[in-house]
This record gives sequence, C-alpha cells and structure tokens, in this order.
Amino acid sequence: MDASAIVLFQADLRLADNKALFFACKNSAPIIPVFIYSPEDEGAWAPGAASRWWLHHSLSSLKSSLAAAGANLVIRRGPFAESVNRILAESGARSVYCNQRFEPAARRLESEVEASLAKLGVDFHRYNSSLLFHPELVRTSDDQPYKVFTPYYNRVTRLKSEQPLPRNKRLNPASVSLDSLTVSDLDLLPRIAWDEGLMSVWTPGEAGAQKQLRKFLSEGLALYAAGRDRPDKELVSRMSPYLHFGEISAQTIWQEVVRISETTGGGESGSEKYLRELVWREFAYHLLYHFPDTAEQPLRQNFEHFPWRRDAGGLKAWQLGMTGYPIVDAGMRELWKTGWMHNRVRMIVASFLVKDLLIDWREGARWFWDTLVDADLANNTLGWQWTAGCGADAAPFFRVFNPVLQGEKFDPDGNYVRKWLPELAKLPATMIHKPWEMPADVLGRYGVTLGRDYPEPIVDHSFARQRALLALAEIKGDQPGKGRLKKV
DNA sequence: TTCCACTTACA
DNA sequence: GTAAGTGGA
Repeated sequence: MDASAIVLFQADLRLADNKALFFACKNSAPIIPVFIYSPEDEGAWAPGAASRWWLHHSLSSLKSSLAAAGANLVIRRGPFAESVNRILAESGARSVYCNQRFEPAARRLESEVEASLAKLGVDFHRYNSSLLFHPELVRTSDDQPYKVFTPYYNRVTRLKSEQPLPRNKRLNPASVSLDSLTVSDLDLLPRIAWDEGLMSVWTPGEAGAQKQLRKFLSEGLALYAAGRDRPDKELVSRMSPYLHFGEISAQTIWQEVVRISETTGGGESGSEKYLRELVWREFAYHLLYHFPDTAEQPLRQNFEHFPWRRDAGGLKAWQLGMTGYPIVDAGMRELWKTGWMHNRVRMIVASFLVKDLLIDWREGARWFWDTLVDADLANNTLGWQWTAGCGADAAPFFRVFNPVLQGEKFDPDGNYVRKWLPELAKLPATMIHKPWEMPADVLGRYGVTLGRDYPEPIVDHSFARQRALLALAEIKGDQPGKGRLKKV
C-alpha cells in the first residue's frame, strides 16, 4: 500500500478545482486533509475579527464536505511548521500537497516548510490554484514588474487562462486516525455576539460561493458595466470573501463569465467589466509579490515623509460612521454591520480618511483588516495605496473625491444612505447627501437636528481639499522612489 | 523621444 | 477644457 499524503488546506477551503487535492488524489495515495490555524505565523497580519468569524463557518463547511466525500479534516493549532512535522511523524505520510499563498509572511513560512521537508526526505508538491496569472510570469518588456494597471491588464488579457479541474466525488482517506481539534476549539467566534448582521447576509463555504455566483451571473452581470457603481442596487458579485478564503477559484469564475459572454454575446460589456475586476485582484497580488513591504510602506518613497495628521477623534468618527457626510457614514455603518462595503463606497470612505482628514492610509487599512470579511492583504494594500496616491498608478492629483458629488452620482435617490442611516431616511433625495445645506427649521420638519440626530460635517470638504493638495505639494520635490523597483 | 492612458474634480 | 505626474510601449 502507498504511504499516505497530507493535503494542507490554507486559503483554498474548497473541493472543486483544488490542484493540491486533485493531484494528491490522482497520485492515488490515501490522503490526510489538514488545516492548521496559526495566526502567529502571519506576523502583523493575523486574521481580524470578521475574518475569524468567516473562517469558523468556512471550516465547518469544509469539514462537512470532506466528511461527505469520506474523509476527516484534521484541525490543529500552529506553529505551522512544527504542526506539519508532528503530523508527518504521527501518520508516517511521505508527501505533502498544498496550494501556494502569495503574501510575504506565507511565502517565508512556505520556504521554511520546504526546507524542513527536504531534510526529512518528504516530497513537497506546491501549486498555484488561486491566481490566474502567477506574479513571476507577468513582466514588462524591460523584464520588470508592472506598476500601472492598464498596461498590466493589456498584457495579461493576451495570456491564456487555465481550465478548472473537475471535483473528486469520492476521496481515498488514509486509515490512520489522528487527533483533531474541533472547529470551535479554535475560538474564532466573537465573545460578545456582534455577528448577527454578518449571519443574516452571508453564507460562508463552498456551497454559499456557488450559490452567490449563480445569483450574480443571472441577476447582476448583464447590468454590471454601470450597475457596479451603484451601492443602492444589488448588482455586484459579492464574491470577495469567497475568493479570499478560496471557497471558489478565480479560474472557475473566469471560465463561467467567459462562457456566458460567448453564448449571449449581448451582455458583453458587463462580462468584460467584471473580468477586469478579477484582473485588479491579480494586479494586487502582482504588486504585493514583487514589492512585499508595501503592506507597511508606501510604494513611492516620497510618501514616507508625508505630513499625515494625528487625529484620534477624526479616526473614531470615521470608524463609527459619524463624519457628517452621509455617503461616508452609510458605508462605514454597512461595514460595521455586515463585514462588507460596496467597492464604490470603499473608494469614497478611503478618500475621505486620507484626503479630507489627512489620516495615514495605514490606519484605514488596519480598520478594514479587522472589520471586513473579505480582508485580503493584497487587495487591501492596493486599494489604500491607490487612494492615498502613494502606490501603483500615478495621478494622485485626480483623486480627491467629493463626498457630496459622489453620493449624488452613485446613490441618486439616496436609498443607500436611507438604508444605513435611518436618522436621515425622511430627507428628500435632493438634500440627503448634504443635510447641512438645509435651513435648520426645514431640516427640523424632517425630524433632524444636526448635532443631535446626526453630526455636523467634521471638516469642510473644500477646505480639506486645499489642505490635501498643499500637503501633496510639500512632498512633490522628493524622489518618487525608484529604490523599490529592486525585486526582493 | 513621443505619445497615450489614467475607477476624477472643478471651472 | 484644464488641472498635471508618471509608467509603459
């Protein structure tokens, strides 16, 4: 009988189109599916509270799917490398299969495991089962990594993407019985029950991912080109947490969307726009892979001396959705209640924190990291650096969003604001994005007194815009940062 | 070198 | 229209 193979589940909590699982089975060794929870190995970026909530439910789902296919998921606590070695010793397994992760801490960890397995003479099989395009394979004509989205997009869309693998219906589990923690032992759920809102909108797990994809493909995709910018509608995919935890693969989504655009022909612009968003995710990983310190440091070095303001009160108001700008506050409250925020609104609230309050983008990244169910180091880093103007894509000058105009443009009826700010629900659409412009007595007739029911704006936008442009001018003469071009 | 592109704001 | 910087072919 063949020695068994350990399949390490990490950010690939699925059975379908999972290369590590597929090839472990194909090589016909009995398998031992393992998940090791090891936040200490993630350094500064251990999963936040919302991610831990998601992980709890996702692991429960994975465990049941594996059980239904005949295999037990072995759950352990880290440290990661030590746990792998222990399971090898306990099981006598002769090979380890896993899908690569691309975050800096995960890459270091993987090298460590690779070295220790080599010493033991255990085969280590690694696959990219999460990105459409491996970051190493996409280069400019100068053999450099890309730093601007559009040329990156033009490059990768000429590459061929892989076909997803079929799912193994039955697994061949190893007969050894290993100790395992339960999912609850990992203590991932919040102590105080703040997770009701998350519970009511999300179904973590592979089945939930498939269901959400079906819904998006039938209801959102055709209207996606314009609909993606409308937080008041339900037209975006909401696939981000499923992608982050690998409950569905990007290849699967890509192929489904391409298939639809080929058969329908008509709804094509929606498909194209959505595939473009998937490429943004690829680009985020491309950047984090080639510039691994960008989660902590601006890609452009001249931003290292940017005059950020320390403003604990402003930060708190932003976090709680109490800035006095309705579109910003609605977004921050959606985030707090549901662990997610519409992408258009993410850009607006991020611009507000960074440009209007002049608060360091890393404060925003931290808050998002703790509160988003889709918190993803690559996407989060790209998003915040893009907004701050210190990352990929030039033109920081263009990026001071006007929260009133953004609200009026993308939430024209005010329904998104009404949903998350019930205190403003009665205001007419014409004023709901700028209640301070109404005379106090008129506002009072709608039951709103500013400063009592809803805050006055904590900063005047046109003043803040000027202040941000001055701050940007201060660092303009500095070196933009060729230093980071070197590959690490 | 030259030219294009850029999830935009304000006049 | 103009503000206006930078990467990429």
